Amino acid sequence: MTTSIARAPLGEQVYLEIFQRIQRGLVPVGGRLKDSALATELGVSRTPVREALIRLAREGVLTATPGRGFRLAPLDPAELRETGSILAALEPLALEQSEPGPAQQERLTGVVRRLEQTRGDIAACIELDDEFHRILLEACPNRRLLGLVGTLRRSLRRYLHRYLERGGRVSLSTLQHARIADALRKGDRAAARQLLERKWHRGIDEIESALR
Amino acid sequence: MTTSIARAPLGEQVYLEIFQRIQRGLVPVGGRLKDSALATELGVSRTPVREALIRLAREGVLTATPGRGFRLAPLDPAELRETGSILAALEPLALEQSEPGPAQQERLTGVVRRLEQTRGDIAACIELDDEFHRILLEACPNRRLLGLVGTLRRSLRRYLHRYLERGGRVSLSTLQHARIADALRKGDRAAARQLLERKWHRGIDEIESALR
DNA sequence: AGACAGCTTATTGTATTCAGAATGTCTAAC
DNA sequence: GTTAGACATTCTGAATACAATAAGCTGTCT
Repeated sequence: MTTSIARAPLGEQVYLEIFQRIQRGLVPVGGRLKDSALATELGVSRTPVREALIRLAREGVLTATPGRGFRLAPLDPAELRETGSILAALEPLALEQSEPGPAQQERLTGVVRRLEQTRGDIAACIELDDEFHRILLEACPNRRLLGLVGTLRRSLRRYLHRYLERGGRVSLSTLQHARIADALRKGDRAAARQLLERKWHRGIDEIESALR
Repeated sequence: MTTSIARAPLGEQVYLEIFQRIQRGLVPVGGRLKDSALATELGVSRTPVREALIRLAREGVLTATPGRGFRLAPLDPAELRETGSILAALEPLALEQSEPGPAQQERLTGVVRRLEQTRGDIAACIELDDEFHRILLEACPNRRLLGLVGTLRRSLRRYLHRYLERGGRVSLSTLQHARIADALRKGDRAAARQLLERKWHRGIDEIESALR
């Protein structure tokens, strides 16, 4: 079935749909994703499903073993560490290349305020964290860097999800967000940069230890 | 290493083949890549060709406009700058995370020596430069970082190619390689790191100015 | 003569089909 | 009771077929 305005390539839509399902925990860790099943379930053919799965595999969310199909990659502390250390370098880089606008600072503090009010709502928390970083970096003219950061962040999202499920300390994260916003408001981009990097390293340590 | 049982996914082979063709300049800039033509030419069906083209498009080598197929993205100074600045951050990061082995230093100097002997052989020069970086970073345990660096390097290779075609100064590059190898031999990884970063920034500036 | 409209062709995007391979089961033998 | 082997089912990977859409061309009208 095609929606009235179905101008997006099918593979893209399927990609988003499958990704959301994974993020919502609808796919058991290590569970196989059979393209034929997904195809009938989504009402499309196997071809676009296959495209989406291949893309997800290339992004590291799925593991693709030839002949044995795709399965949801288990949460791997190594992935968290490795991808995290990349992001710990790239997000500060993006911030460095950005011109900090005053309108963004406004919105950032708004997001921080809303973050403080999320009481255990995991989905909202993740969404707000994402929005914070999006606003923080949106002024960066390096589009490729932004895209890369986006994919890397997505691949770590389920770790964050798991962390929060297990009673992760949202408040700590909130505090660090506030500090970064503060530094930016004072025009101290170098400080913001350092805080952002530290936030990553701390966050990774914390999430990793919580995964055990 | 390819598994003993030679079962390489067809899409992968096609990807490599098409990529090589692009790199060798066999595809005119802005030229369309028709999957059907490529399929018959390579003796495979359109499906794996399509996979390869989609992947190349995602990596930025091709532009994919819905309904109009794929075409070779023009050399864009912005891409050089953007991707280059990412690599200028990530390669030093990878070096930082590496344990420098003595065997590697040996091979590095070997590559430098061979680099000095390439007299205008562009392909060999690129290949050696690639090998230098591969050896330099191979001890890095962060596999994801290495993969990412590899992809980004590939997407810049045709810029390097163009640069060398237009009489780019290979020697300068060689000197910087030698310096990095030297620093490593002395065990000064911090210096090597800095040299590597500087090499990137210089290289990008140089290539960019030569593109005009 | 130039421009626009309609048709033709070619190419893309998606679906379906085909072949080979892997997994799981059933049976039989130890 | 356990294990090895063969068979059947299912799934993946690739090829082919089909539908929709954009480009190209020709003819006519202004």
